[in-house]
Amino acid sequence: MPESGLIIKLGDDNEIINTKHMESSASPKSSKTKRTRLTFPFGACRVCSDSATGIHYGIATCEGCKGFFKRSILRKEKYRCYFDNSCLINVANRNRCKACRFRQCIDEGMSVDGVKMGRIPKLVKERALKELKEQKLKEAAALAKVNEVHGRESSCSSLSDHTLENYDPNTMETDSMDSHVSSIQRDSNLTNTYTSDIFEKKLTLHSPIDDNDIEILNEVHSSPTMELNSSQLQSDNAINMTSQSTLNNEENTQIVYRTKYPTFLPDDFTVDETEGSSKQIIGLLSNEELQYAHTIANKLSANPSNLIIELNEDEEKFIGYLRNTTYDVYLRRSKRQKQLISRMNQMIKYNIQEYPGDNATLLNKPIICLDEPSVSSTVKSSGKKVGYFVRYTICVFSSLFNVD
Amino acid sequence: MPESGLIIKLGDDNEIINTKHMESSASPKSSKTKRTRLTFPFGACRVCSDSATGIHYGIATCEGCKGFFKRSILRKEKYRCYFDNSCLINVANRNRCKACRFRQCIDEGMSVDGVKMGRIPKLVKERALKELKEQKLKEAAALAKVNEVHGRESSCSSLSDHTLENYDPNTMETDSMDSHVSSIQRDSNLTNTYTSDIFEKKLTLHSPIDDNDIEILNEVHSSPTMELNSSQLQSDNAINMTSQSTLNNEENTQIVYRTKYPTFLPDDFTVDETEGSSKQIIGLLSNEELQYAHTIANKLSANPSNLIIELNEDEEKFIGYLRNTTYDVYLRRSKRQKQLISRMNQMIKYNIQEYPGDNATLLNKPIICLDEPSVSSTVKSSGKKVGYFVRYTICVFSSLFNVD
DNA sequence: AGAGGTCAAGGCTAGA
DNA sequence: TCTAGCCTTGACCTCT
Repeated sequence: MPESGLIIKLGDDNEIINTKHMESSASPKSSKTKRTRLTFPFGACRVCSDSATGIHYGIATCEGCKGFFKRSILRKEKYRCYFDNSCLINVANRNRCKACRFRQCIDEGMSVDGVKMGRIPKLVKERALKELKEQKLKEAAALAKVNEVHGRESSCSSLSDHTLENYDPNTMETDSMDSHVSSIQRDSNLTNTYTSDIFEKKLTLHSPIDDNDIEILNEVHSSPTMELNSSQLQSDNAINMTSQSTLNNEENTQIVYRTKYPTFLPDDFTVDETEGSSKQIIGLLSNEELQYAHTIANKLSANPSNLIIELNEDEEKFIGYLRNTTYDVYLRRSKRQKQLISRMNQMIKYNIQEYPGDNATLLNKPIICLDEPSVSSTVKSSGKKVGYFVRYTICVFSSLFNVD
Repeated sequence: MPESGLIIKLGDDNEIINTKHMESSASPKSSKTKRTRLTFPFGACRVCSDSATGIHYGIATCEGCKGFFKRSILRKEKYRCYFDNSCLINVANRNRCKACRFRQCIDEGMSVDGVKMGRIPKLVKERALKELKEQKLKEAAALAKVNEVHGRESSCSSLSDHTLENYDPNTMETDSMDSHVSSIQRDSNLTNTYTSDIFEKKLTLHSPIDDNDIEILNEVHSSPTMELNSSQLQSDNAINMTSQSTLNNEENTQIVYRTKYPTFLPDDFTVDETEGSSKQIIGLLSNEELQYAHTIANKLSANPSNLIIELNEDEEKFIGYLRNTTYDVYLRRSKRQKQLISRMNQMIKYNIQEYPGDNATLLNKPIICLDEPSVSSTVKSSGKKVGYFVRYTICVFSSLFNVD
């Protein structure tokens, strides 16, 4: 709480320096120095006598009263004074009685309709500034001598703040979105940051896959503890699960795939369909498929700057298979992305920041995938569409790395 | 603006419809009677479609966009789009995405050259500019020798620009990546640091620019099938492409560049750093480079299910080059994606669907790119992290298809 | 006429 | 929650 006594003096640059009287030095948090705007010296707030920062809603007020008035108007607040409607309003106690503060605002002539009172002509302003400066200097000097500062200690009996406030329940809660938002505003970037070592490994090695990795892969892949996301398991319809009967056996790669790959996820489902590019994932690979994946991946990583890769027939087949099975996933992803982007825009619009899913980690599997060519954007020339870009995304491989 | 209660309701498509209280519904924004200057009817603001008040920085804009542009330049603002760099900018939402608003400013041709740099007399200014230009050329030449493989130094001391400006930015480049990626294109929604130095360096030294390019540059929309944009000229860093052939016509290109791309944009200036996958774009390819791209693309598309592609040495080099220059872009994209995903989740959570940018079309350029391996997600087992997925994205090619 | 400047209104967000 | 300090916007202003 800022103490009432204020000495305003002008600095070199016509800068207004706001010096608090030492009385309040006791408070440790005085670090927060209220900085008076270095603009035109508007003098004291007509409402609370704090230093005014400008003409607000018609009169010179401080930021606090400006904000208070705005909020009051916006929310159509109705305050009630618990005394006799004559509380003194000053810097120190202005928050004790909203009713009187607001009344003071009105009394002093604050008005939302008040529009701007126009500008202060520069000349006038400069002259005023000059005069003011001199005057302030004098005053300051005088004050310094007297060294007497009184901050109109209010008689507004000291009471605990909140109990006194009038709360008008019929306002507010009109906007569910807003309430949501407010409940949310908090740290949103707790997402796992990638550890540098991973990056390093990746960088230095181009992630060649070694035995360790394979082991990890296999473990995750076949380990019973390996959990599938429940969402993954839930297929919402049982489309052609003809091979369901054979599901018990892990041998059948097709089945494994199907199990993991809910071709059946609803189109608009999602918790984690949102893992950006991981949307490309087409499913867990069987051991055999994994072998192909590894082989190809090794070939790729052996000489990353080289696209020439020799694949045998099986491998080619494998790629083809991936290509096919990926297609619908890809399509869904495209569609999904658009939806997500739409949502993002809304979120931005309403300033929703929290990301509930940040803490939720997905269970991804090592995969390889191929995307079909896709139209990525429209091309314009002189404002007219002239074409589309079609993009081919060729190949993606994911391998698993241990966490320290 | 929303002074009255905001009502959000869901439409058919779960679309959020923002309805203002009925009183104001009739007049979209009539509440504040903005007085259009009663001078020449300038029509609509080229940026936001508000009513223009004059020609500002080269084009007809409203006061808001004029001010916004000025502030952006003066403060060397870095903006980031939280969507896909294609936000529609209009009176109502122009403050929603600064990145896109600024991009729009640039796209429409607002020029920083028009921004007065403080109160430097014109003559002095011009002289300074000239000197600066020469100095940069020298520096660039010097750097070119030093920088064989990576021009990853952020140093690009862009001195000059700053000296001309009123206040000195102690900013400099704290982030080498940013400066490095300096590339470009606003049109392709790449992120971009508009670094004149880097740009020029690249332009004069590394980018194989031939007569064709210049022609295209001069007439931005000359080619129906593929249009180049001056912005695309910016490329990342030096790489020895075979035709490092000197540009005797460098004067020309620079002038072209200057016209389109205000030299005085601060070094670390960013229009937007976003755009999911298009961040993969690494810049406009020269004709020669484009040739490589085409060749490779053709090979790829000839038999999409086949990874075997024969590349000659140059093409391999080309791929390597892309790989290098893409890496930092990739990194940034990753980060960005994360943010976007966060937002997506929020939007999903609140079932927010609307996507303001849906109608916006992007202008992408033909590109090829390679991603470094990246950590794509965390893998958990029984609730504990057990590893990360590392993904290799091998190749992407965008080709341009005519519309109808 | 257009550049730059001014500053009230409103927004954002720590702190209390 | 609410407060209030600080920032951004843009209509208006002054200057060249």
